[in-house]
Formats: sequence, structure tokens, C-alpha cells
Amino acid sequence: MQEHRSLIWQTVGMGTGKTRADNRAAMEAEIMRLGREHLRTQGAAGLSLRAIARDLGVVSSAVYRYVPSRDELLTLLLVEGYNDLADTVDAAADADNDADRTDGASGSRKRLRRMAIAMRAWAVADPARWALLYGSPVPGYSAPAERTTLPGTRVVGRLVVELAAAHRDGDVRAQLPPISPEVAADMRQILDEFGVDMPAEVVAAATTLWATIIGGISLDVFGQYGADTFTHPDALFTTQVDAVLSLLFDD
Amino acid sequence: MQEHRSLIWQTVGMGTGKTRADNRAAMEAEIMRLGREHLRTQGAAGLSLRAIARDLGVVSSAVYRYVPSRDELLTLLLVEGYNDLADTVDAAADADNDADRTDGASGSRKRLRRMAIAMRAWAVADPARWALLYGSPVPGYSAPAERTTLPGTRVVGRLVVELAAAHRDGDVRAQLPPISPEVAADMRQILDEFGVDMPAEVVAAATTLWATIIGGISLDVFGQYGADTFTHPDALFTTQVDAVLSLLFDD
DNA sequence: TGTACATCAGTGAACGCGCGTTCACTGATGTAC
DNA sequence: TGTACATCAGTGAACGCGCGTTCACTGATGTAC
Repeated sequence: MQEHRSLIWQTVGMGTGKTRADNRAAMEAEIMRLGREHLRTQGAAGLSLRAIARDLGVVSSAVYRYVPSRDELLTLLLVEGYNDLADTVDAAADADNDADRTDGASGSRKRLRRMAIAMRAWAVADPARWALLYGSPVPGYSAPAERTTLPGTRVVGRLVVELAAAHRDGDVRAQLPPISPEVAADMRQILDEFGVDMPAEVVAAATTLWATIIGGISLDVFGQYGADTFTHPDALFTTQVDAVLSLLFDD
Repeated sequence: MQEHRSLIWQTVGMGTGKTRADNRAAMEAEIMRLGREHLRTQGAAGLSLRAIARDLGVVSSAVYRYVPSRDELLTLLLVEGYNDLADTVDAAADADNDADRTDGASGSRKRLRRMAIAMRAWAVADPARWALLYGSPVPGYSAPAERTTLPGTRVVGRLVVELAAAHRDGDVRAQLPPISPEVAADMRQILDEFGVDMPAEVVAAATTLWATIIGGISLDVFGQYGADTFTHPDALFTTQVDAVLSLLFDD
């Protein structure tokens, strides 16, 4: 009423010479930031627009100027999470591997290893977002496939592409665990989707790597490992990833 | 007030010649059943004593005669879930393997395979319980370690014991992925805990199998696989498990 | 450059719903003599 | 076998809290002429 400049102006240090568009952008960013924060403390099921309004120093209905509904905010956070993770993993994959250059492992193998480690680091840094992406589904919320599928498959996609490159370069083991015709058919479907080519057995092995990564991270990050069972969970994870990679590569 | 016999008496067909103890037992069982049902539809975060009271046909405060609090019910469901899963897995492990007797795979390998498949079947039959055990933690709820640790480690425990037996029988590969001293130390700690002996490398490989199983099941059951990416998710899972088993066994 | 008008961001009240938990109570069941 | 008493299971009201979402409103910002 008398106070039309909300808390955020003081908080973020705005308030003079700024346009409506700036305000809007700052507000939206702040809502996302608070969303991530509430995810951390309350979980996705407890994400609440009212709570965000409170932290924003604004009346609850004001949030509706920026976000049409709670579910929509969840979707925004989900998409942001997928993209953030994928960016992180891409960066790790594309980083030069200066230090590792001495050992003889293939570039792809090293890239895949770095990708897995980057995923884990991302998850450990913000377990709640990991939970949103790969944890139990949020009851009552169903992600709109047309908006989440693309970002949601970026990481696996990169993994598959990386393996296709490795196979092209002749780095992948000739002898891989055999697969059934049904599984092979599904794998060929995936190859089509990502527009790459390699034997179905390699894709199947890729899904095994994928399962190991997801499982290894989730077990750790969701607190399944007892308080002090593992003194070096990062080393354990790397061991698990290396083990599965040794199925795929022989150097 | 005038109706001291709650719905359950009609529902379960009791009401004559039954003692208080019978009522109590039936009531407790029904509360657990409804708890599982609400888990399925509302998720753990949405588990509510009031909702259970409603379904029970009883006033909300009446539930407190049977369960001291919501968190306590969650703990009961968690412990029941762990034990139910462990019983299922034990049964699968101990089943005779008549049909498979022709192929040459070792008994342990076949047992481990059956255990993994049984886990997946259990999870697919009731995804919400799987989510409770291995999904994202329930915000605001912290499981009491002294009551959940034992049931919660039964399945991994059996897995470790099974591998120790396989190693004793000389069925495990001599060449396993190498591990670092830190990881080896943690693995020896586990061997102590479960009172078995084998090389640390074997335990490390066991955790890889564990991660793959958990990841493979969760990805499927939490809906991470798109609607129709995999026409035979069960076959895919078996493929993944077999791949990791082939790290451990050479027959 | 100034003014009229349109847009926008926030308010505050309200609707209708949910929850966990406590409490004094009553009538039915069970038990000890 | 009958009776007095204790225990138990359920009631209903209440406390104090949460939520998403809509709505008519006002004052500030921005825009077109």
C-alpha cells in the first residue's frame, strides 16, 4: 500500500534508475533462488508459494504476478535443474585432460569418467535438486513431457554420443555382454533417437553405466550409506564407475 | 458415541465373539494397510493420520490409540518395508534353481541374479514403498537409526554373504578392478560388520552391483525412462545386472 | 515538454481446504473377588 | 455367578498452524501524443 518497493530492492541493492523489466528479472531470479532454497529444506512436496512470498517480503498473492502456479514453478525448477546439470556435465566432458595425459586410457573413457564425477559433485552440492531430477516422483505433480523431455535427456544423450564416438574410434571392447533380441530392438530405437550408430550391445552397456551412476549417486546422496560406513564416498563412486567402464574399454 | 464399533468390524467381518486384543490387532493391521495405500497415492510426505482415520471410519483422534504419531507410523512402514523386501529377496535366493540347472553358471551367480530380479519385481509391484526405502528422503522426517539400520541392511548383507560364499568356492574371478587403499579400508570395515572374509576388491565389486541394481530399479520405477522408450524394462534390467555380474564371475 | 491514459506490481481480505495433536468425556469390555 | 471397579476405544471440540488461488483495489511506472 504505502510500500510498493518490496524487500528485494533493498536486498539486491536496486531501487534507483531501474526499470520495470529489471525489477521483473530480479524478482523472477529471486523466486527461483528461493525455490531452490525451499527445495533444500522442505523437499519438492513442501515447495510453497506462500512461503516464498514470505521470504520475499511480499504478500502471498503478489507471487502470482510472476509465476502462474505452484506446479509451474516446480516445472521451471525442474527444467533449470536438468539444464544446469547437463551444462556441468558437458563442461566436464569438454575440459582438456592435461593431467591424465600420461596414462594410456582412451579419451572417451576419460571423458565418461569425468562426466560421472561431475554428476556426483553436482548432486552432492545440492541433494534436493538431485532428488527433484532423479528421486521419487512428487505426488500430485506430473511433469509436462513436452517441456522436460528434451532437457531431461541431455546428459544421457551426451553419454550415448560419447560412446558412439569411442566405438567409431575403435576404443570400445569387441567382446561385450550379449543382449536379447527385445533389448536389442529397444537399443536400436535409442540410436535412432539420438541419431548415432553403433552396435546395440554398446548402448546396452551404456545403460548399465547410466544405472550405476544414478544408483551410486542416489545411494550416497539420499543417505542410504550409514553415517560413517564410507569414509571416502567419492572414491567409492569412482571405483564403481571405473568397474563398469572396464566392461566397455579394455585399456 | 452410540457407535463404538468402527467400520472395520463390518469391513473385516468381525464383531461377534472377538476380544479387545483381536480388535487391536485388526485395527493395527488396517492402519498399516491404509498407510501403504496412502503412500501409494500421496507419497510419504503426504501420509496423514487424519486421512487414515477418515478411511478407517473413525474420528481423527482415535488413531492415537494405536499409533503415537505420524512419524512413528512412517517408521513402522519403513521397517515393515525393509523386512518385506528382505524376506522376498531371501526367498528368491533360497529357491531351488531347477530350470537353470543346465547352464554352467555358478550357483552364487544364479542366486545373485535371482535376488536382483526379485528386488525389481518387489519395487515394480509397489513403487511407493520402493520410494520410501530407496528414494529421496522424506523432508522433516529422520528415521531412527537404531530401529531401521538392521532391517535396512538385510538385503545388502545377504548380497555380501552370498559373494563371500562364491569367493570361498572359487567361483569369483581372480582379476577384479583394482581399488585404492582408502576404498579397501572401507571394504574391510564392511567385512568386519558382516563377519565374513574375502578380498576387498570383491566387496567393492559388490557395491558396484548394488549401485547398478538400485539405479536400474529406481530409473524405471520413478518414471525416468520415458513412457515407451523401453518395451521390455525387465529384460533391460536383467541385462544390466548380468553385465555387472560378468565382472565378478567368468563362467 | 507536459499531460492523459494504460499498464503493472503490490495489497489485503476472503474462500475453502488440509494437517498433527491434546483433552475431557462416555459407554462398552474385561477382571478380581 | 454376580457385582464393583479398572481399563480401554472411541467421540467431539478445540488450538494453532499450514496451503493454493481469486478478487477488487490503489498508487507508481511507463507511453503516446
